[in-house]
Amino acid sequence: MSPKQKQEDNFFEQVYAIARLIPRGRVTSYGAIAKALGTARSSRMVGWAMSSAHSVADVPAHRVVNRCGMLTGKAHFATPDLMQQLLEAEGVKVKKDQVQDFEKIFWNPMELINDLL
DNA sequence: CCGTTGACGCCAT
DNA sequence: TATGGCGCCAACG
Repeated sequence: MSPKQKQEDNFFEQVYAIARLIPRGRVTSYGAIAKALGTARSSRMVGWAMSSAHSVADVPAHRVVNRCGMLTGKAHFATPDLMQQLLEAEGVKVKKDQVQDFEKIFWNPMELINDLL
């Protein structure tokens, strides 16, 4: 990999890396990822980066929701119901675009960072 | 080059 | 307690 190119895509790589680490049947929030990246206030950037994740099949964007546990980005999927379908397929109960037991299945990326530290 | 937008989140009223 | 507005950072037109 070219070092120069790597730096350019570093931000995306960071977001993708964490997204790919989300365990199956678990979900996380944009803010949590942003915080894990050190850009806690740039939660929007995470969401924006995720929009680009469409090109990357390895990035389970459906496991990323806002801090309320709502499927805010469902509209950006191939079909509005796809995100919910994927989540339910993994055992995540979704009601009205809202993840049930969000806090229970919530996966905190900070935990990973803490482990690395 | 400048202005607008965006899958969010927190603070102020 | 609920609603609205502002901030952050980067890409796109």
